[in-house]
Amino acid sequence: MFKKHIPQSTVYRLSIYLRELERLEDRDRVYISSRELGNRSGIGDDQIRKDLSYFGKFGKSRFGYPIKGLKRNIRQILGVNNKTWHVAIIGVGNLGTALSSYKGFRERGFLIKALFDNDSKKIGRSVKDLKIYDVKHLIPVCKKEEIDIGVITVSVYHAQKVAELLAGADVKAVLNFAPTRINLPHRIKIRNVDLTIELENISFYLANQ
Amino acid sequence: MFKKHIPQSTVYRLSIYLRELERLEDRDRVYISSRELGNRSGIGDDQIRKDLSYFGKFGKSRFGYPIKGLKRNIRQILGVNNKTWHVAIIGVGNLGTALSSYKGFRERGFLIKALFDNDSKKIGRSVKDLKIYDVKHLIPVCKKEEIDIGVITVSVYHAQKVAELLAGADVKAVLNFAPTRINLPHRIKIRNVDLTIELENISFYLANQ
DNA sequence: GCGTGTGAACTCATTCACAGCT
DNA sequence: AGCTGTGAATGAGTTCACACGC
Repeated sequence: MFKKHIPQSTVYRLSIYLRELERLEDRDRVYISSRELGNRSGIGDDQIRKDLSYFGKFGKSRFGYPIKGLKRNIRQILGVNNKTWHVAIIGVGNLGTALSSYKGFRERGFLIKALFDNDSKKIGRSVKDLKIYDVKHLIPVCKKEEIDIGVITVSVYHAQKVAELLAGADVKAVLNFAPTRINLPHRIKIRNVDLTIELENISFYLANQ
Repeated sequence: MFKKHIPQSTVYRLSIYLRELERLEDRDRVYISSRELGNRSGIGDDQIRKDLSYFGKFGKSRFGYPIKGLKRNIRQILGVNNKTWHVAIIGVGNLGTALSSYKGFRERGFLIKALFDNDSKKIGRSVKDLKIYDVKHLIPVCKKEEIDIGVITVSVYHAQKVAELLAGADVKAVLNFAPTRINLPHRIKIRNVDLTIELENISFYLANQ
């Protein structure tokens, strides 16, 4: 899509820049320099300019970046501008329930359209106005709701099966919280959030400092 | 601590290797080759050998790595072998509650010793046998319980304040789930888990594929 | 012969340094 | 003069390729 390859970490930092821009208090300010944005976000000014330069020339010599324009541009790049993405959460345990009511989803245009579980005690109940479906019906329900992203919050033992169901329902991306690697066709984007690994990273640091 | 600098991503992958080793079914197998471990974990065999070589020579020509020994070695490196770490969770909302009952903590030797909140409706109640303390008493309670790691699951607006309290209680590391950068003395290790950014990364991919 | 361990080559990302614009 | 945008230099991390040990 873009001319050059974009480093993963650049995309990650774009989110940080956007977050800081949205947090700026002074509504009348027009420009912000890479230096100031850097101080606020804890990233070097040259790194910021380099990151932004992958996508275009948004700044103005002597002034900096126009705040409104830059916000719009970053939202555009990240794809959180106009489009809304449809999300399904599979596994309504502690974590799945927490995510169901996570405000950040909606704020960024991610609409949770369906919840699934395999526990008959949960199926049919509702969380935040959303009915919990039987995971058996995942494919038709996801197709009907045009789900783009599946969030996996089931146990390790069910994660791969659920992932395959999601693939069968033509989702485009999967956010996996189960501490296991899932295998899917290459067209489906997978991101893993693994608390076990986060903990072990901290532990490594504490044990070896 | 170690001779060379260890890449962050190497530490991350060590966790993956350990996970796969623990998942091996055949209890009588003695050796595993980097090739097979690679296939199971989705990482190249040369990468695995390189990662392990930072820490020592664990393998045996012609055979591969002794499974038991390698598990023990990786646990040792990651610091999840004998030591237990004391954890406090600050913010008993949806996410904090979910984490309080996350089994992965205990399995890896992370013991949750205290919960904190600032909501008088929650203070004094219990989650999983753990009383919820008033965040006002964070410093003395954390000192008494010898907390090593603080887990921040409060809102963006309170995250920095809570982080500073934790610093005052001499925690060694912080796992931050609030979507904001927190500033702390350099001696304290900070890891951020930011769902907003995960979502935006996915969105970038979907919008630009 | 087979699989580890590791320098060397390479690729990817960050930092530097400065030309160019206003 | 002040700040962006960007090649060039550096640094970090991965992949290659092969010597060595069993």
